Amino acid sequence: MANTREDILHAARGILAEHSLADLTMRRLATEVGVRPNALYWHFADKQTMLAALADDLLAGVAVRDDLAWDAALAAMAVDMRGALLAVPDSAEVVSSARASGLATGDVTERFAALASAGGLPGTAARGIATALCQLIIGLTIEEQTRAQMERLGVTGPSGRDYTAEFTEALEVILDGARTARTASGAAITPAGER
Amino acid sequence: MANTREDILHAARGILAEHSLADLTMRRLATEVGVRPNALYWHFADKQTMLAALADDLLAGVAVRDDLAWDAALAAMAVDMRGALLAVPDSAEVVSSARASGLATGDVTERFAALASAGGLPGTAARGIATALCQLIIGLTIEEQTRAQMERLGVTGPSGRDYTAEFTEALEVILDGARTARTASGAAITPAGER
DNA sequence: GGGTTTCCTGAACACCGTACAGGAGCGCCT
DNA sequence: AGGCGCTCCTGTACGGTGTTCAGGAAACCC
Repeated sequence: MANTREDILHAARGILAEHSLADLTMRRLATEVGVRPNALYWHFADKQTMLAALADDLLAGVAVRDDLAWDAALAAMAVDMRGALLAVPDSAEVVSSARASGLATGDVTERFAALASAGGLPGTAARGIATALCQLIIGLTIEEQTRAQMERLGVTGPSGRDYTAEFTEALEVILDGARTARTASGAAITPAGER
Repeated sequence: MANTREDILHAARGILAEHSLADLTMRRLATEVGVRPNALYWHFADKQTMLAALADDLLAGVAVRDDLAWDAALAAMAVDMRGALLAVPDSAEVVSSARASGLATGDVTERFAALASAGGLPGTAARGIATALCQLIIGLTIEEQTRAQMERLGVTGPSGRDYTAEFTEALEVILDGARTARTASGAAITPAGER
């Protein structure tokens, strides 16, 4: 027997997938794992901490690709992250609140920033771009998943928005800005990491 | 006597200002207004609806400026919106969840998009930029306010991050991208709304 | 085989959002 | 003048939530 942290996180993921974030209660999660609710508090300090761990888990697969030019790598990672979030309902909101609580450890923002820095962008610009990208992905996915959830419950019809198109468009705008910032910073000619 | 919606929203704002979002419970809000908890349900369908109204209220003051060039107007409105959020603790999270719930009515995103469109950007690009800006402002402010709240509770020291710098930097990147998108779309020469 | 560590149970607390029925005050109509 | 309806609120209560605390069984170590 003896459940591990991973078992619990896996069950939590399952609840999100088959139901929703509203159903992800400690009691329900416990019964899903086959345990009394308070047993969860041996593995996690509280629910917020558990959600933070779940958020880290959800984004663990989003990796940096080093076989692409810096801007293509940024784009690829952004698409990858969006895909990871879209794969699990309500996961974007989990990630958002986890990052708000400051309890999440594996910060994707840093991965984006590292990529931008490696591309030759100055530090503050790299951080800014990373933040903009992360926020765009998370925020837009929250809206998309919330909408999907509402449609699933039948309280609303389809929104008529093309989230993927909006995402692609915004991503392109940010990357354009990043390229401009790079050339303006005088890193036009083969900076470190260029391919 | 007879409390109005505005009285309640004002009290809610007060709770956010003097305490935090966690303390913004229907019961507490009721006692603050001088009323029994269930009385609130005459004014609002449920808590989520009340929070959505609060979010609209918080962003009501963020106006479009028509005395500036399109890009400067976008920047001004972004700064304005960030200021409005920073003025009330945890307001960014309220706005985020309200916009996630789909119950908020006064959509700031549309105001941004309108500004970008008036500047001569094609529709999808305008929407993308508006989304990117909104998400950046909300997301970054959530992080800043959450951090502030944690420091206030003494659970964490200062982060060492300069949120304002990050914001300015990211804003500039997005605007750069927007300008690029505009010229690329062939609107280089005095489009509608140019000044 | 005793002690420690790991994982869990039982029962409870305080609080939450919310539902339902009803009641006081007030303006309006006839 | 008196009944009606609207507005705003109270009393009470239900079911659910996160979380706590003391204790207990099994496994592991020396």
